[in-house]
Parts: sequence; structure tokens; C-alpha cells
Amino acid sequence: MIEKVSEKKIATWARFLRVSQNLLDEVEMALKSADLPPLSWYDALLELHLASPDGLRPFQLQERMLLAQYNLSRLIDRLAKSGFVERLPSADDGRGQVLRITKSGRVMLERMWPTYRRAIGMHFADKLDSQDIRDFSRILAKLAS
Amino acid sequence: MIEKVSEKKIATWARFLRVSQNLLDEVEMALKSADLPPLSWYDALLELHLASPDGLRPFQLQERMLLAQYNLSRLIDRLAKSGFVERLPSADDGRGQVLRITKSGRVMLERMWPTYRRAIGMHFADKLDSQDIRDFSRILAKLAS
DNA sequence: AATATTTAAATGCAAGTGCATCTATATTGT
DNA sequence: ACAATATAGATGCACTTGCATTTAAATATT
Repeated sequence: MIEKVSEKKIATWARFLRVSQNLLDEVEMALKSADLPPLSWYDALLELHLASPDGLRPFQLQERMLLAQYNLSRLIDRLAKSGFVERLPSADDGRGQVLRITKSGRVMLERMWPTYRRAIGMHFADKLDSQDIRDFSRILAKLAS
Repeated sequence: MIEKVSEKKIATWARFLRVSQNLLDEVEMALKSADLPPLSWYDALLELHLASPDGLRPFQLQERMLLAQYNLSRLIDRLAKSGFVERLPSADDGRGQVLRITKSGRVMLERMWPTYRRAIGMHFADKLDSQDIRDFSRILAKLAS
């Protein structure tokens, strides 16, 4: 019996791996098909939007995004080069900077959202009823703790 | 009301993204800490093990792994270079090959499993009871369809 | 105050991924 | 049988990611 439960859990894990990879791929493909930047750009811009008008230090953004330090550093490079983010020297820490989303960053955020939202709907939201969402939410909370 | 449900779904989606990325990171880190190859190697070797003794064509492995063709091609390169997989010419298709796990591939599979299993347990299985697993399984099935 | 340690962020280099294309064989249509 | 098309797999090039290290400023230690 113990064996059996364990096997069921492992099968669920395997299914989870496949489904989550597939969902991610679908979303990235949807963005790419619409000539939009990848999901990580959306995530970063959204966090910076939510942190307006103060902005965020890179290390704060890093925590929120679960990204390695060097990966964030380069993501910021690209966002800044595209003009979606501005880097200001930090007033209270000479090592650091403060990141702020720009006007055109906001425009991109809004431009990405309809495509992103449609992908979430098609591949996720529309497939689940509200009971599923309640259950899923509970499960994710357990997994996050 | 409709608005509210939608927001709930989007919040659940966001949580799902974070949790799944985090789980993946934890598993990869566990493997790396034990000086073991990445999860994709395990997945490929497991599929080839399950397909023993006949082996698999690369395109079949590709379907099972949801991997881009060129990525699989290079993954096979690495696995072959490490001696975990052998490439045999395909009898019935001159373009193709047949992949088979080697003895040392099986050894690696078994060497990876305890670490992988422990990570699954710690970050996934041990956090969910059997009702959770039933619910999760149902939800994943819906998402996969 | 001077020195050692820690933290924020960037970067050189190696490895992995995405994209487009290429080669070779197989299949289809005529 | 022959030409056109499709499929299996590899590969050159650009871009991204991982790892280790570096630079500079902040904090802790004595």
C-alpha cells in the first residue's frame, strides 16, 4: 500500500513536469508568434510596474523573479537597451542602482498582455472550473511552503 | 463576479508559474550538488530504458520528451559522448538511427534516482496527502487535454 | 581608524538553446 | 522511372545561461 501511494505520487510528479513544460512552451510560442518579447520580460516589467513609482533594486527584483543574479543582470541589460527600463544610481547605496519602468516599458507591458492573457485562457483558465481552481490553489500553497 | 473568477484564475496561474519554476530549480540543484547530470539526461535515459531492448528513434524520443529537434540532437550527442547511449544505424530507414541505452547508461540512471527521488519527496510528494494527489492528478489531466 | 568580511552588480568564458538551413533518404504524384 | 515534396537528423551562427571571478562599496571586527 505504501508502495502504491508513492508510485501514484511519482506518476503525478511526472505528469506535472510534462504539463508545466508544455504550458510554458505554449505561452512562449504565443508571444513569439505575435512578435513579442519572452515571458521573462513581462514578469520583470510587471514587477517594476507594481513597484512604481519608487522602482526596485536589482536584488529585489531578483528575489521576486527567482532568477540567478547574473541572469537578472543581463535581463536588465536587454530591457534597458530596449528602453523599457531605466537604471538610476541608488541614493543610499553607492554599489547599487534603482530600476524603474519607463513609459515605453508600460506600453510594451500593455501590448503583451492581450496575447499573454489569451494564452493563459486557452491553455489554463478555460480548462479549469472554479472548484479546480480552489483545489489547485490549495495544492500550490502547500507546495510553496 | 465574472471579473473576480478571472482574477482568481490569473492569480493561480501566477502562483503555478512560480511554484513550478521553483520545483524545477530545486531538483536541478539537488542533482548538481550530487555531481550528477541534469534532469533532461535522466528523462532521456529513462525513456530509452523503458524502450529496451528495441531502443527508440530520435524522433520518437523527441515526442516523448517535448524537446525541439535540434535540442534533442545535441542532447543525444552529449549522452553518446558520455557513453550512456549508443547510436545504431536504422535497419528500415537509411536516414535514421536507433538509440539504445548502454550498460553504463543504466548505471547512471540508477545512480541518479536516489537523489532525484529524494528531491521529489522533499519538495513535492511529502507536502501532499492522497486527496491532494487525486485532485492534482485530475487537474493535470484536464490541463493536458 | 585600519583591516577583513560581506554584499551589489557586472563580466569573461564555456556550455546550452533557438533559428535557419543543409544533407541525405524516403515518399508521393505523374 | 522521374521529378517534386516530405521527413530524419545534423550543424553554423547568434543569443542566452551557468559558473567563476572581479570591482566597488558597505558592514563588521579588532
